[in-house]
Amino acid sequence: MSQPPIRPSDGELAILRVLWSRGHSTVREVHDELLKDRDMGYTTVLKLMQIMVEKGLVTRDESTRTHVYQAAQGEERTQACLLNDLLQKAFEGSAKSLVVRALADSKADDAELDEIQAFLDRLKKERK
Amino acid sequence: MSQPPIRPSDGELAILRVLWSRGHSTVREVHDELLKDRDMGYTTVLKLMQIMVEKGLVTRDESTRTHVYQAAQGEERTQACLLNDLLQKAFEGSAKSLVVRALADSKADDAELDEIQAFLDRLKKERK
DNA sequence: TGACACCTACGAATCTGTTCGTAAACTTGC
DNA sequence: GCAAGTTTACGAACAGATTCGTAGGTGTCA
Repeated sequence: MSQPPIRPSDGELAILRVLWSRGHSTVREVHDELLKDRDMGYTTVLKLMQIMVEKGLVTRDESTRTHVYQAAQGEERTQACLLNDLLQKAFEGSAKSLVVRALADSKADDAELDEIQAFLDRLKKERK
Repeated sequence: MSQPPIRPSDGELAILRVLWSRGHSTVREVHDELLKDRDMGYTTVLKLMQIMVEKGLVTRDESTRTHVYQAAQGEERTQACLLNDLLQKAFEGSAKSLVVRALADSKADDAELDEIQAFLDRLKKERK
């Protein structure tokens, strides 16, 4: 009985990225990580993470004095959610045009293009 | 000297979609179109479009009493902007993983997959 | 024990996006 | 010319996201 995935805001996404890459983390650890990119107060991050608990975006272990947070949804699920949102709102639901646009503007190198090609082949084979 | 493209909000994007598909339009025309999807007041749309003029998202011809609006940026440019934003914020800048995720979750049919494949081929040929 | 550092909770301010009511200006048809 | 309808402008309310200050509790260590 999982809720429909929630679309995180930009700030929430920044925190999720840290949690995905680090795994369980304290507010301080997340804050230190975010500081590398932009300046923001410790309590700002704390507040955001508290809100994210309420929303169900992260879970929190309160068994120790310093709470430990974890992302509630996997990265892929969240990516899929955001991607689908953009797909509906800006590409009329056409995955093809989204992909073509992404490829056209991308700096993907030849190796990456090959990987995409291989993935496409696999996908088509499965469909058979 | 074009400004860096502006990322439209969801409401603004809905209006832009109408302008892209209809071309020059009045507030009433946009409003009528949006009504097909969801209920919203006429002045709500008007206000949004006025704000969009200030932001430079649309241009306005005031030579007639009933102003005529037009999208300031092409659809593709806006799509690219939104896509790039998502790419940075949720895919660590990896176009490959974005594309793979989009394909994996998509309902693209075989014909569309073929088109994507063809596009990939063309892209690789150009790179040579 | 007392000073200091760290942690959480909470409230408030701010900003942006969205919504709509109201008023004033203009157009049209009678 | 006047009433009815249309359009624009503007202000206000509201919601969500973001930011941070402050207060109070807890741990540390000299």
